[in-house]
Amino acid sequence: MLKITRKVEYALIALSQMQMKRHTALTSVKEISTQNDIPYEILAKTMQLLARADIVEAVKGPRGGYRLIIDPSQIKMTTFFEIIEGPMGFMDCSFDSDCEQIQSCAIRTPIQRINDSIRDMFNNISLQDITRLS
Amino acid sequence: MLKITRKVEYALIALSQMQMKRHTALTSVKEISTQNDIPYEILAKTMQLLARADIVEAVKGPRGGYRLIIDPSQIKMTTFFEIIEGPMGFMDCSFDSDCEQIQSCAIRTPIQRINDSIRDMFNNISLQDITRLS
DNA sequence: ATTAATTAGGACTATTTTAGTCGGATTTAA
DNA sequence: TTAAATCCGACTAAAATAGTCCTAATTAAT
Repeated sequence: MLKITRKVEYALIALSQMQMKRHTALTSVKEISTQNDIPYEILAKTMQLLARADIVEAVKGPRGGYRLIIDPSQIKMTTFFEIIEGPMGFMDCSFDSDCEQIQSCAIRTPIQRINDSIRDMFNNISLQDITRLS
Repeated sequence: MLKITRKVEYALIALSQMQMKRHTALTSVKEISTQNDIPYEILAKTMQLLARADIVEAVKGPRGGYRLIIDPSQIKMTTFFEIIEGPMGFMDCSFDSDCEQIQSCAIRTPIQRINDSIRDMFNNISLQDITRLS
């Protein structure tokens, strides 16, 4: 529980690495995957998610790759997680939405408190806070 | 990702419910499981974990059950999670401990930052904060 | 034009984690 | 003695995550 996934890890590796370059420079999936020993296909798909979300820009063809096109300080970690993992699991109610016991359910508020705590925290942490060098 | 597990949920349901009673009163697994439609066996095991950790006290035999024996404001949520889930997954490094790339690993610090953020937060939230009524 | 390097993306399998079940043992109030 | 409760290990099922495979589209370099 409360564990970040590999896809998030891989994305953070990639972005950290891209942040170290000139912001116009391109970084290919191959480059990142070999240097960090990350499965090429998974990283490729993860980068595609970031491209669709306009976090990075893709340049196709030989010598192509990705470059950052946003300021990482402007992206909240909640947003980042959602780009990679889809709608945040921790905000879902664990019971089905047609749950019959909504009245007597003793857990709803406690779970909401936990979820709210996590979400509030990551709403106040930017991608920059996580990937910056120092 | 970042989702709390059923076992944690069930434990919170149980504890919330116990907190509503006189603190000497006993609550059985059957009572909690039927009232909240929780699988009996799973809840039973979860309560056993809480008993081993001296969060609750078990009274065996007919009319037995569990009662809270600690002040929920004295238990940090990190501790609570560890009682139920074992050592916190989010503090583990995702790479094997014999990872050869520890020098070049670009992600170690970012992951630590996320883990530290989560841990710090839950070190500062008590069980009472989560299960209290108001 | 052709080739090779790159991104794009769907379908699939494997692995790990989580959830749940089963069978029995121990304790103890009635 | 019985029945209701906790205790506990071994097992199965389901879901989530991780990883693989294959093919298409784009484009710089030759």
